[in-house]
Amino acid sequence: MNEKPLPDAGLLALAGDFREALRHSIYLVRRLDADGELSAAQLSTLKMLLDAADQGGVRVGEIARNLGVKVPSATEQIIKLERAGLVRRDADPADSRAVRVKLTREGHAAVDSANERRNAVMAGILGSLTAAEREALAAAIPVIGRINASLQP
Amino acid sequence: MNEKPLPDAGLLALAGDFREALRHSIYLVRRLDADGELSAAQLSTLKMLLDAADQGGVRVGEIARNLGVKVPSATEQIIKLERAGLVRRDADPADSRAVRVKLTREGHAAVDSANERRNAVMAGILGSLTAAEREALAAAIPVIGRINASLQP
DNA sequence: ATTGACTCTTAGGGCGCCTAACTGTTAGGC
DNA sequence: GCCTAACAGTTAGGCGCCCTAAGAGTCAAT
Repeated sequence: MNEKPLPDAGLLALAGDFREALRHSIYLVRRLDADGELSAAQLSTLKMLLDAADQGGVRVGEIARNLGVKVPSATEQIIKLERAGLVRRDADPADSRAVRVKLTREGHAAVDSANERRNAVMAGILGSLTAAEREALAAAIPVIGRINASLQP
Repeated sequence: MNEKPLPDAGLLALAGDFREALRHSIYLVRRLDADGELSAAQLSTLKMLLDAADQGGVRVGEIARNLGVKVPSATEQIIKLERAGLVRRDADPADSRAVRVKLTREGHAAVDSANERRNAVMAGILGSLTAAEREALAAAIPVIGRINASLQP
């Protein structure tokens, strides 16, 4: 009759429910990304660069780690974004192996507008929730954030 | 000073936070799917068939609608699963255009074991949450479910 | 019997991810 | 001052999942 050594039944059930919710959320995310403006991967990359915009550029390895992908995948996205004029790649003055990736003015504008549009769509969907439901969702978001943050390695 | 006509600032902020949480959750899902046993798409398909297991097979169009993909994409997954011996495709006795897809015994076992394994991993992650956090998460899951259900069209 | 709607499959293409192999740079040991 | 190991990023090749367009076969209503 132990309750801690193994994940107990309640925790497993919660895990299953949460997985199921995430699984279905894929379709929601796909719908949001279907506006054609920018792919999900590209928007994620730009968003990451925006968050680090005051640091004189982000290195490719850093971007990859942050996005949870391997370095070649990050390179691929960055090259596409560069061709689209949304980011710039500069040599790192202190280490010529490294590359510093920055948003261009156009990239900045693109991520802002894409985010606004997607947020508006999402807000429309959330608008049909009751106040109590919105509160429950708001309360859970930081928890999901903690879960996500806990598996950075 | 209106509060309802347009999505108000709070709703937009919630939308942005929720989108951000979902965006990061992609990496979590990827981690869970990295056990190599079954891809996310295949497990989703099997899970859907499991949920409808007592209905004498599910039609391809139904599967596609349920998974939020187009019919040819569903066909592709089903063919792969059939080759792996996890599902069977039978002609529909009432309509020879249609196909009835069913889990095989092996498919049933595969979805069970894949789900158990992923749930255990997820439970391990959730185990580091406090009781209050788990409650907040549990309270939000049905809300997320409602959101997902609301865009079935 | 024909036509139009339907169910599914085939064909072909795009995107994002991966591993392996390569180029170039840095830094440590001697 | 070299040489080597470690490192940063790119290139090459391949895979999985998705899409649209076009085809084959079937059903149903005229």
